[in-house]
Amino acid sequence: MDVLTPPQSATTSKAKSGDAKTVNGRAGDTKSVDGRAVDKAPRTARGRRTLRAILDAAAEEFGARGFHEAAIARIAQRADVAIGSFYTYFDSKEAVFRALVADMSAQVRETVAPVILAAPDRLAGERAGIAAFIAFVRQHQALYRIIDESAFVAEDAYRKHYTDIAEGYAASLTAAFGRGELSDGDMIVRAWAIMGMNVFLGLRFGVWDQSQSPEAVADAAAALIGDGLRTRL
Amino acid sequence: MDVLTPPQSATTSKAKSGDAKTVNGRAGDTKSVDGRAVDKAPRTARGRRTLRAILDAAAEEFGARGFHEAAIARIAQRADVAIGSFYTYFDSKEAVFRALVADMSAQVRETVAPVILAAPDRLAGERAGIAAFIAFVRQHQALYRIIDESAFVAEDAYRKHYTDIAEGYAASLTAAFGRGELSDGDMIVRAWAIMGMNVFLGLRFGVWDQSQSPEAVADAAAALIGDGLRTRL
DNA sequence: CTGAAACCTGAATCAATATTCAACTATGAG
DNA sequence: CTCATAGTTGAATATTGATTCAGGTTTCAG
Repeated sequence: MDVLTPPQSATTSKAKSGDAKTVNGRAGDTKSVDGRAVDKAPRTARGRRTLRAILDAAAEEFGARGFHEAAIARIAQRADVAIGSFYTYFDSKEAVFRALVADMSAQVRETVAPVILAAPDRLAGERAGIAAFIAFVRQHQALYRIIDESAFVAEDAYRKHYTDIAEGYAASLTAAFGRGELSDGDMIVRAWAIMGMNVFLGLRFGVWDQSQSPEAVADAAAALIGDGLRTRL
Repeated sequence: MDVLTPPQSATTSKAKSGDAKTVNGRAGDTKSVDGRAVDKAPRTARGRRTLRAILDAAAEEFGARGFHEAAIARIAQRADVAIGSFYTYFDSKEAVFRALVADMSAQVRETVAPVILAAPDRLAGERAGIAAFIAFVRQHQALYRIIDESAFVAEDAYRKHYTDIAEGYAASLTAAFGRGELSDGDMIVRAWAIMGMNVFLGLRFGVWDQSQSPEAVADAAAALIGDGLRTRL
């Protein structure tokens, strides 16, 4: 599982002069980026390898047992490192979780967005996007669950995830409207509505039941989005 | 908050003859209905009063802090009873939670379904239903959160909640199709799609931001469901 | 090569809380 | 009234698991 590529990070060691206890020559807590404490970034090849192992292990553990049932000790074990090593890279259990959410969030967008853009028009893109999303969810069951649980563990991260997507979506719809592909209407509401559709179809036909092809589901959904349910004479 | 009216229950005392330890003259664990152990049902007016208090307190506590942060001791405190009394009515923390989920689930359906049915046609019903749902969520923020969290605490209850709704929805759509109101298509996919729309619009415009009127949101959403996004010549 | 910075280790600490239980009080049918 | 049943109480138990820390070991720039 290729999760969260550790950034090479430029040793930004600007510790808070105040009560920041110096540990191991490293400054204590500083700001964090996407849940990972900046000054806990690995500095050597070995460190990057370990961080990666911990991240992958955490994704497995959280995906399989959920945030609260997951145990740091088990994450460390899966990663083949000592518990202490975990805390070399993350300040807390919540911190890894946030890192994972941010990563997943980016992965989803990076997977679906290009598919939509590649289509000849927005409506065709919609169909392709839904199919791609369902396929993605099937491939990342455990990880996708992490985003959902973030609603309870890291609400802000959860909101950001969906708000970011919705904004991109609304912008894209507005552009399509400009090209005359779509009718006029509240693009924000439409964006959230379509996003909700996708999520639930992903849950139902990606996670709970994989018997139908993503394309078949996408066809039905895209037809709904394109033309609605009303009988056309 | 009027949550979960305790059923008068006809003292169904059919304890498992086996290892069932008799506590207080009551049989031990028997089957449970919607998360509440049957033979823990209150038998006197005082008991019913206490159960109600615990249920309301639990709804508050779970709603405010989420399942894992919630503490039985705090629920008991809110309800003004001893911890032991909690266990007189519920077998475990998860049991109350399940009871609450089942109750919420029923409440949502009982609130929205009639609104949809009362409309002159399915599409008008859709609009009214969305507005009703958003209004409901606004009125029951904390409780609605409980259903969402059940995905991680009581998956089966969560699945049942949405599956039940989707089935009713699909049946209703099929009936409308029979009346010539809707075009043909996969009613299951449509049901899940529309349900997802509702949930996300409820989250965005019911929980996160209440600045728009439910009706305005419902209008935009119903238009999408009825006629889609495609430009009509 | 060399030593300071990075990393690694895992037992011990510490806090939180779900659940049990034995003793006690209130209720209400007869 | 009366007493069997229902309901109440909260300290004590037991488990669980996040986080700390005092030393070791490894890496790699110079």
